[in-house]
Amino acid sequence: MRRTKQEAEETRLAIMSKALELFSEKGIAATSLSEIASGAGVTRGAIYWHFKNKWDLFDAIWQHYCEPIDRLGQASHDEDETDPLGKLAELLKLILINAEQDVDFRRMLIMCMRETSIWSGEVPERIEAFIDEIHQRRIRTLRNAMRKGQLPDTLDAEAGSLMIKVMIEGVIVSWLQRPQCFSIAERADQIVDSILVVLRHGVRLPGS
Amino acid sequence: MRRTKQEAEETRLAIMSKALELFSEKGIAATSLSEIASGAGVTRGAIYWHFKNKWDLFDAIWQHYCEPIDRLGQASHDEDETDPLGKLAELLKLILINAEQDVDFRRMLIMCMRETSIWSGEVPERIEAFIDEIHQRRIRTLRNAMRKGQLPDTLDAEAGSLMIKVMIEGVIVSWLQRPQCFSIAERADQIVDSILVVLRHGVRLPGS
DNA sequence: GTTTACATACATGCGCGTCTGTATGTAAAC
DNA sequence: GTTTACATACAGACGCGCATGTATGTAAAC
Repeated sequence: MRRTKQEAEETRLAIMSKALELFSEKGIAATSLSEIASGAGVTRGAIYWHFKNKWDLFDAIWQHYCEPIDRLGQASHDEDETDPLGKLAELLKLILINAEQDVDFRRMLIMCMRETSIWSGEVPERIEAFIDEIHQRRIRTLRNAMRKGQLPDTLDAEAGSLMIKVMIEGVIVSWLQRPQCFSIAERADQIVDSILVVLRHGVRLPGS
Repeated sequence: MRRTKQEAEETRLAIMSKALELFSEKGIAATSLSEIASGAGVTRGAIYWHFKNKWDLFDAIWQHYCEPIDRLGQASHDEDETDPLGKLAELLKLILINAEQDVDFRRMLIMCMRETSIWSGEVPERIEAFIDEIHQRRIRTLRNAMRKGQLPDTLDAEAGSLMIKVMIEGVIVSWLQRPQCFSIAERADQIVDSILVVLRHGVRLPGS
């Protein structure tokens, strides 16, 4: 039966929220629409009313939850930025803090890490494009920082970007395995300082 | 129709070999018996003739392919071993070389890494027990090496064992991503030397 | 009265385990 | 050596549960 427009929108958001939760816990492929529906307190019919199929649901989640994450990364790779390294450090701290304290942010992060793992199958295009865009932004930031003398010329920007990714993800994975043992948010400063130390020593890719 | 005993055994081995190949490529859960069967040139009926179910097939694979791997690790953790660190180094080199050059060994390794990844679901008991057994052996070896003055007392054996695992797996994953860019087997000496350097500096777990 | 926002029913495909049928190996009887 | 009886090693079909997408029913909003 028909609901109010507000109720319908609440249903839509509940579906997306539960889907994101389950996608991050089990992966997109291994999550069934039935469990999303029952978790959101509706039936599969409601999902199909609001979304064309599972991938349309994923797209909607992406649009809804990704924009704040995207916005986080805007400032630091601008070429006019006078303190690119400082901005990058702020960004990395914010990512770490949000990873621990913002549930939706964390779930998006985990879903992306899961879907891009070496052991996963085909990476959804949107996720792949996003990860690549973020990687390019980091490269630009690192190059900007090198031009401004903040980082040594011996730094390979691509290697540096990968190193940042690996270290941030490594910390988040470690925390996911034992969340009661330490707090990322409390140690965000230290963690980011460690990354900066590594960058200042210059990083190169094996074989380059 | 009936085959000779030899042919039947060949069918059984073909099924196991193809299953191991696909388990390592896609994971156990995501591999269907149909694709194993067609890959081995038989039907699912033949699989059910030889094995009770998918997990019986997995058990048979484990028994068939795991014994040589198990044998690899026997020597180095014996308490009477006079050069535990040397033996450990030999073992690690052998693992790296076999990872590149022995297809079955590599597939078993990849299957285990895949099934024990943080993103995977429930770990098969046999794999979990095996990984834990190997971990305990490394701990015993490291403690033995410390008693013999080969490694510093500041080394936390458990952390050292985990570090070894992470570094070996990291190298293998990197190689899997770009096998034409470098050879693990050729660099086995260097890689193992790097691990020994880290161990000699002493390793502790975060928070300990 | 029409449209909407669902719930429910239906159709289809996939994967698994079970069952049946078939051709052939093998050993024993003749 | 030939024939027979039985067992074996499969191929292929069946039934079931699960998941997805589509069609239809229903009550309430508009």
